[in-house]
Amino acid sequence: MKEKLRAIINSYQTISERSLLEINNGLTVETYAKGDVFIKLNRINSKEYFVFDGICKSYLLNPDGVETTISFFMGNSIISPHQTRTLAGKSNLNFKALTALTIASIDAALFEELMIHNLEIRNFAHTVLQHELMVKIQKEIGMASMTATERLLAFRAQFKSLENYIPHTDIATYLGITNISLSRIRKELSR
Amino acid sequence: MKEKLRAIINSYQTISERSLLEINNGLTVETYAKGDVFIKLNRINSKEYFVFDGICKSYLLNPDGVETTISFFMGNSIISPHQTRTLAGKSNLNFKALTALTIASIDAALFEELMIHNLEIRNFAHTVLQHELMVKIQKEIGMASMTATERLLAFRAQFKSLENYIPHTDIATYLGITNISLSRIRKELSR
DNA sequence: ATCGCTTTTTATCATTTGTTAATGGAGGGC
DNA sequence: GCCCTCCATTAACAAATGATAAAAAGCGAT
Repeated sequence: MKEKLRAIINSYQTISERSLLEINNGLTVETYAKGDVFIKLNRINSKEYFVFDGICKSYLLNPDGVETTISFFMGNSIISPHQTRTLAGKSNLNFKALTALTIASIDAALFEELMIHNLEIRNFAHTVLQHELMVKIQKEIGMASMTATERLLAFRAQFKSLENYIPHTDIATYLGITNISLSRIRKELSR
Repeated sequence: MKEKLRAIINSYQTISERSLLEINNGLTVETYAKGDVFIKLNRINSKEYFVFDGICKSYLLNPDGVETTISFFMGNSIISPHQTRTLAGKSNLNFKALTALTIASIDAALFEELMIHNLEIRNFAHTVLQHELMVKIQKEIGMASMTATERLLAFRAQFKSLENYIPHTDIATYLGITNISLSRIRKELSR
């Protein structure tokens, strides 16, 4: 488990063995089946998460009751920091496993303590946060100034083969188009 | 100045007089003219900002060289936290004054020290960060699942009369449409 | 392998949005 | 006041995307 954690953390910011252990000591492994909603809107959530294996998404229901995908999270990455997805301890997003999912969690308050007392961990957390925001801003710009086709190409560059593993409806709402439109664009690009 | 600061901070999270003073002691007032770019992409920036008066926007140039508006910041509010708009100390956004602008700044490293040693200030900063993310997520959902007309209506609800004070081109890129399309929608809504 | 369900693709038509170009209007400098 | 520039509006046409419905393909359970 420690090696898996090390690989994930180092992909954002390298930290010392001692700091790695501080985090590792607080970890609990959780597994979910495809389709499980493991963080629910407006429910208490008090954890930070590392995605060991599998794929999940964050989403909200739009006014028509359709699941609108906000982000995808792949294996070997980190789910958005607790402070960015909760308000007063309650989640402002849903998270659903799109495949069998193995994640490791750590209590968010404990993690914040580690951050306060350990500069390395604090810097790591800042890097994660900046990465999170940067990705959001890049998507924002894409949504504002790119065509649907360009957005799909950017999605493919960012998420490699994800298109082959999850429902296209999830990708379509992520790209801000209908799944019919996505199908058309896929056909056009394949010619 | 202290009263202006108090009003802004309290609109996010009330804090004690002592904490308020800790922040106030580090403040410097800056004024900019309409059109000034006061934070530049890829340039060193090491400040947190409170907007006292005026309006500004964050933006990036899209591949065609067009300014794409990311966010608007009104008087009596806070510009995105330093850690969310810089990487390795350098800004990942441009900020431009859209009207005469008066802002107060505080060194970001000093502010982080205050956060670490003062729970109230830390909580305040978390609230600001959560608010920032929530606004981004709401916009994300709007861009993915609302029509341009609905987005304009949401924009009007959020930014009241802003439409009357700044170039419509800035609003159009914010909404992800052309200014011609914005004009059409405005006409349609006014009938 | 087959059945039944879900997802994806395809087709048709309506609507929205973009592009280009021309027109109109408001404000600033002389 | 007058001109100039910038910005917003309008028009006409093209392109992209949405809505609805039907067909095809994929997938899991038995």
